[in-house]
Amino acid sequence: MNVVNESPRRKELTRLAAQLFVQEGFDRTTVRMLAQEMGIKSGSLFHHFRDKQEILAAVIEEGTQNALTIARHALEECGDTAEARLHAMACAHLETLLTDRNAHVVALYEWRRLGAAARDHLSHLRDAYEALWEQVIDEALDAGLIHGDRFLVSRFVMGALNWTVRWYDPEGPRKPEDLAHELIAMITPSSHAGR
Amino acid sequence: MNVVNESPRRKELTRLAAQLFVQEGFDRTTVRMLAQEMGIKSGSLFHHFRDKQEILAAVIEEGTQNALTIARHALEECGDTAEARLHAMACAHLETLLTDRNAHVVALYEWRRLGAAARDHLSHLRDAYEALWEQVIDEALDAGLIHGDRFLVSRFVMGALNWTVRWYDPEGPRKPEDLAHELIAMITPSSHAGR
DNA sequence: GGTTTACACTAGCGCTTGCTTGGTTGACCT
DNA sequence: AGGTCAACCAAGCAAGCGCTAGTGTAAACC
Repeated sequence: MNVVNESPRRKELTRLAAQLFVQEGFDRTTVRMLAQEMGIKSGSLFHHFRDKQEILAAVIEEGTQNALTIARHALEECGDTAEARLHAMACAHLETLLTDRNAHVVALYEWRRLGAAARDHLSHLRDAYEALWEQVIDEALDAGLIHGDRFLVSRFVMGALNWTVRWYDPEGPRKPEDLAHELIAMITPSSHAGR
Repeated sequence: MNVVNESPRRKELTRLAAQLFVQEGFDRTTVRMLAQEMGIKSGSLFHHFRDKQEILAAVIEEGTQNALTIARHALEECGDTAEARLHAMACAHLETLLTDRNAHVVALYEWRRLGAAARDHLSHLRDAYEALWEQVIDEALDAGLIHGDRFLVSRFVMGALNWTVRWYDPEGPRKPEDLAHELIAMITPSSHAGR
């Protein structure tokens, strides 16, 4: 048995699984459906993953890991004004929500189906990501760019951003940067820049 | 068979089902679990509901109906300034999210499990509710209270509010009105009222 | 006093589920 | 040439699933 490797094959299978989990939901996705989508038989699945739950964990880990990478990179690239960093963070969030959409939708909707062990491990990853957000928001508060309670502001912002997966249409006229810009315009009293 | 009545018994069963659906998720909740929670045997369940999906539909309908009622009531009671109406709407939203928490969590997480017919019927209900929001936000835009794109602003606000079900602790120090107030302070450039 | 109605029960059918078992294949290494 | 190993398959098990059929019973109604 294979189980904890990082073979390219496993990565590809994880990607396919994410798509099915979004389409059908984790519970309704059977191992036979997963196997068929991957072009193998259901028994062969358990060569790559210990059990069905491990596939879910792999999907979510992949997505969260990417989000962390992208966000860290964005924060290094951007300037060091509070506004630039806030914008970079929002952009990065929307960008990863878009390109890794399947994985993130799964993370948002199927989190509760994780086993206790996997949930434990992954919530550390998620906490690391959210810490980036709170840091950037702290900076914006200190700079007087926004006002309010740091806890509440960060929750509200993350809520607004994560909710986008329910309505955002990548084919539509709005780009992720537009959304980020508009959101920041909405919460910063100084800037009245419309569109 | 009973099926489409509105007996008080059925209402109570719906409430219990909502709780289980939140705890376990719709798919993992078996008819036997539902029956046990209700103090009957699984077969008897189908005297009250045509099938399992109808239970889900009943849960969501109940929650959405309540949200509509509360929101309409709140809009009648409050004053007619744009700010008062915005605040009333946000309060009503959080209040129903709190008191009918189970039903709304189910609506948010298990919507996709609805059959096509039920989804059709319920999306009309939901649209009616969202129309209230867009109307109030339009008024706030016209009054110059907030700025930005009406579509985006309403999505962002609903996202921030709905996200509260993931972190809000009713036992904590913050009351729903506090949240509503802080959210509105965050998006209205004029008011710098802290807490 | 007989019929209806609402609600519950027992028993189980037919099917699907996640997962296991035991074995085959072909590429690669020595 | 012999051995290793990841990758896959066919077959199937035990458990659990949603749901149905047929029956019992106590209260409500005519």
